[in-house]
Amino acid sequence: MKLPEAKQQFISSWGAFGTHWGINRTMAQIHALLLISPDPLTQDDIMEDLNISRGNTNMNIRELINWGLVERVILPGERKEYFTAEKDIWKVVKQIVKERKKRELEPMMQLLDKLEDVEGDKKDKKVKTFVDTVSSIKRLGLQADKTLDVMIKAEENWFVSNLMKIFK
Amino acid sequence: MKLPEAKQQFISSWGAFGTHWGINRTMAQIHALLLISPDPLTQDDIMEDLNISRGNTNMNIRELINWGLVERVILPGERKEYFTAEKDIWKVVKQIVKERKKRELEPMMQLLDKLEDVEGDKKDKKVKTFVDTVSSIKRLGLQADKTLDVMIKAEENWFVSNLMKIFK
DNA sequence: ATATATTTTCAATATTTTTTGAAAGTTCGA
DNA sequence: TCGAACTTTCAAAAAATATTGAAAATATAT
Repeated sequence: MKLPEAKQQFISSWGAFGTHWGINRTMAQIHALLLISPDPLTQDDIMEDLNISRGNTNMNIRELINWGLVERVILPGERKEYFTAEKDIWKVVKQIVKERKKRELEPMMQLLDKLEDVEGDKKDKKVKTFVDTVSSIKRLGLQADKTLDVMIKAEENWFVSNLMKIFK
Repeated sequence: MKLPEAKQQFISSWGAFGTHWGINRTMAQIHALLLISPDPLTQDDIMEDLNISRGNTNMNIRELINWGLVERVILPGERKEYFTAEKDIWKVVKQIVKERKKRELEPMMQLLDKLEDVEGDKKDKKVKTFVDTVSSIKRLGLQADKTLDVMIKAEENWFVSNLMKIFK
């Protein structure tokens, strides 16, 4: 397989992959394109390469910047803005985990805290099942939260080699 | 907070949560409802409780069954089918991990294998960046694959206590 | 200060995804 | 074998989400 076709496939399946994770297709495709681009690209480069409109490109680049996955780069003597993606995949994964933890896990935990205190007779089967379910989700969520915190701070080598000790 | 309100909130935010994970709102809501129901429910119970149509209920229950999260139950002497969800959250998590690994991680790995073999001069910066990116995603993916396999087989206690050893 | 290049916004449009509900299909007891 | 109870299917409608493109805003060189 030649580079242009491989590139095409990579971008397209990274896009499809993203949609399974609540990330929109275009955002994931732009990310993919930047991941495999040795040099920073402009909005126009991206628009042209992916065949998408200026507005769409702009919005999704900004969203990637919010997620901490893409950076603006100013090249000296150039008028246009350039964009580049973090290439260290371990850092990318940690950044995504960090953001999703903040955006999804933490609010869910707060809700579960409230729901665990539901009023009512614990002898009532419905109340009991509700509280038991909520509590056990919370317990696992707390464990996940702690584990992810360690992961976010870890170096890849440290993390992987420690996992290996347990899981070899 | 009283049970009906708590139940409402749990179902609705479990639904919203699901949409961030590529699961549709209704499917997640049905799952939530079954998680907190002490006894199995019929399609009609679910339709009525969540205010959704028969077809929608049916399709999403079947999808939950495909995912291995919900089971059909036949109560002796009853004509209708009943449905129940696995209540052990650790098992639920393992089941979801197992399915997503099969549906998403494994196909992605196969693709990366092919893409890594791209033809072309490794001195070419574009080829090099492409191959490096693909290889490093593959490397991390393989590690994730192995780790998830261990997790899928593990008992919760074993898994958590081993994590604690590393992450205390 | 002005003209020009570039970025951002957002209402309108297009696309994708989800939901509905009625019809077709199936199961099962009598 | 029939008919009522129940389940499944799927085309059409609705809802949600993503995309466009032109106008407005902003930045920069001269």
